[in-house]
Amino acid sequence: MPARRASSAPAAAPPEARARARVRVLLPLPLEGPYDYRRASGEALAAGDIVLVPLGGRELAGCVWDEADEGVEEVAAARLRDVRRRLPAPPLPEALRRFVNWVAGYTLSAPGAVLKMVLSVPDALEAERPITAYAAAEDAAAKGRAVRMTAARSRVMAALAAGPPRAASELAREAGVSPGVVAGLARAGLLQAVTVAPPLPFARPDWRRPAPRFSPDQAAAAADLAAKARDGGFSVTLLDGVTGAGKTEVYLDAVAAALRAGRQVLVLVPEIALTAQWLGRFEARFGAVPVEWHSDLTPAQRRLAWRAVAEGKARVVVGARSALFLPFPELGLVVVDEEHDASFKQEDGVVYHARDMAVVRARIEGIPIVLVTATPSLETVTNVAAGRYQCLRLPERHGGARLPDIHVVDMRADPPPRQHWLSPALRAALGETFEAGEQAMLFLNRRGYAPLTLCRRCGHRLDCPNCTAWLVQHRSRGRLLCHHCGLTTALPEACPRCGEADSFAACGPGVERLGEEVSALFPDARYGIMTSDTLTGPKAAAGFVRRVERRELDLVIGTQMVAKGHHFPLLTLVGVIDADLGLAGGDLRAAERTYQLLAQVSGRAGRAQRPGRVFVQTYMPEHPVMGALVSGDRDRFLEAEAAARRAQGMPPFGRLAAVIVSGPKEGAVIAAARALGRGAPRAPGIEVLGPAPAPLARVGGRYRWRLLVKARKTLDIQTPLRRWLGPVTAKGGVRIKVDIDPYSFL
DNA sequence: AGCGGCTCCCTT
DNA sequence: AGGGAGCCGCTC
Repeated sequence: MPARRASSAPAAAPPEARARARVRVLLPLPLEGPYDYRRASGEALAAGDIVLVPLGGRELAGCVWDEADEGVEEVAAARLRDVRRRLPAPPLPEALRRFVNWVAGYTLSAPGAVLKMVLSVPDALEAERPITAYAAAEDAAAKGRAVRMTAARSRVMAALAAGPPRAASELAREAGVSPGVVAGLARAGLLQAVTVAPPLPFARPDWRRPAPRFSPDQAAAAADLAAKARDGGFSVTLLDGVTGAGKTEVYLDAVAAALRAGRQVLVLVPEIALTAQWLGRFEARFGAVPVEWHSDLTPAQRRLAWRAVAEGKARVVVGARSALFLPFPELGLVVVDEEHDASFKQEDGVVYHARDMAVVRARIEGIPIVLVTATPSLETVTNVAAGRYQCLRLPERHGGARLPDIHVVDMRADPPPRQHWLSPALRAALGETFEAGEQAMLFLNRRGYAPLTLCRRCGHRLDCPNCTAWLVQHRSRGRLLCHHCGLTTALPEACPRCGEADSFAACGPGVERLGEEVSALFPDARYGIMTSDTLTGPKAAAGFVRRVERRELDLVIGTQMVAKGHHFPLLTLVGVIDADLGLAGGDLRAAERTYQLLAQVSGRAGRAQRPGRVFVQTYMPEHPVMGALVSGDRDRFLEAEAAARRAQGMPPFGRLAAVIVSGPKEGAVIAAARALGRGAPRAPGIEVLGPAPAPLARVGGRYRWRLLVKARKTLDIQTPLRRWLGPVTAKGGVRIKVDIDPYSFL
């Protein structure tokens, strides 16, 4: 961090007077720390209070922060400005303030940047605007005789007589009249405007409702988790159950116990796993839906949800990673579903891993947390082995369903024809499945039609002008897309290099092209494509899932979107088109992630009565990932992974931090990266690799270089990083980003 | 994050 | 000299 500016001489007032007049306010900005303000006379302010303060020429909301430790220099009293007023929002609890400080310290970000994630809905900090509702005027009966009472007007008055005051629009809807009728009645004096608090649209989940019938394993796990939720206190428990074991129902029992104890509950899920199916299961258990928190909320929904959490009216929140920063006053349980999922890692802004930070929040709050998955991360498995986390196992599928049979298809021995991607074995299996009236799923982690387009004449590859990446053909949109910067262009008429017209060849398959191949082979099969391109938002995804459930589709073709959480009873065949896709590139977690993804996709097959089959197409059938999939021996695979990582001192047996230098001018980026390299910490147990150009050497017009810091597990990596990077001021548009515990190495 | 002040470079 | 567009640094 840059050295603190020397401040002027300490104020002459006695310390206790100063302490009373001065409040520290953390602002939702990437500043070094809280700013000091003068407390308006007469206003009592306590840590956690949300206040409106002036900053430069504007006003913004911040949070009264806790007193600093001794020895922090204070800004001169003469420079202080007055707190404008306390905002009518519940104060941020102490545990949340400590959490903000902790996350900032761990991720090397400014505390204000973390606070910004907490105060993500500035609108919610002001008092709720009361809404105007209408009641019947006291003298309505008398006035009614003086005006013309039409049938429509009578219906409105009748509707009003039957209930409390309501908003004009609601009243009109109920009475089946146009809003103009209500307005007319108000003008005529038959209605009386009253202001009421807007109704809260969140019902309370009812924990008294009975739990479903559990298998003995489920019952034991549910009892253990429920006891933890009831008794409180910090604990971390891995709920490790095979796909289809009924893990959700088990942890919902812990949710019930927390609700019964009068506490709030947070369930974190990967963004794309927040499905209508999950909400349906929750509603079936508790008779009400939980409060949702994700990127798709409207500003009004967001405001309502934030406020309901802060006031303790939202009892259960299910949300994506950013829900971790909601201001629960009575949090009693955290669940992280699909804990292994890489999408819990936030990559821009404050870089954090929501699963890890959720454990930290639980520790600070002193409450239990449950990590749920069929394919635990090596980090979590290692914590279980070390006794830091407890573990509950559900080794069998629920309701007598069997795990699917997994066949590895050696693509060297049994290849498809040129320009085709379905092996004869998988083709045959698809035919049998359709014949039997069952459903199938093909998994290919590639959006679009073809990942590469090249000129047949000169070999020129169409690439992104802003990024080190090929442009991907999307035929559904008739465009070329860059998956890194979002650029879209039309396919050019002629090759930009040699000028040859119509010379482009699509290389390799994407999900769209796979659909084309299936159509040619099985013209009667009805298929749908499930990717982030085709299903924008939860509503579209829910509609698609419903079509599968209603047997309007025989085949689902999709990217990793299909891997998560869906339960399709008639789905009996899963085909993995290119199992090797994620293994290239030498990423630290390539094998682990590929195993998790393939095991999850495989888990979609045969979840009900009919047994499932999985065909995994690979050019590396001898790879340990394929071996583990076929044998089902996940734990041996993880042990081998652990041994390799331990030998290299890699996570979770060592610490990593990535430093990414980027900017629009290549020379400035290289110079900055080299300067960082020269100043890199040199100490026992710590090693700095690089600088080197990033594998994705340019994104969105910015050049990128990387350094990687590797430290012993026992070492605090933040302190040397702060000492190293703190004094560095990048200029010329160069930015330096620190990524603690990196998951992406691009 | 937003805002003002600064430089730089193009215009006249 | 005048003046607009990007860049830097400050805000208690």
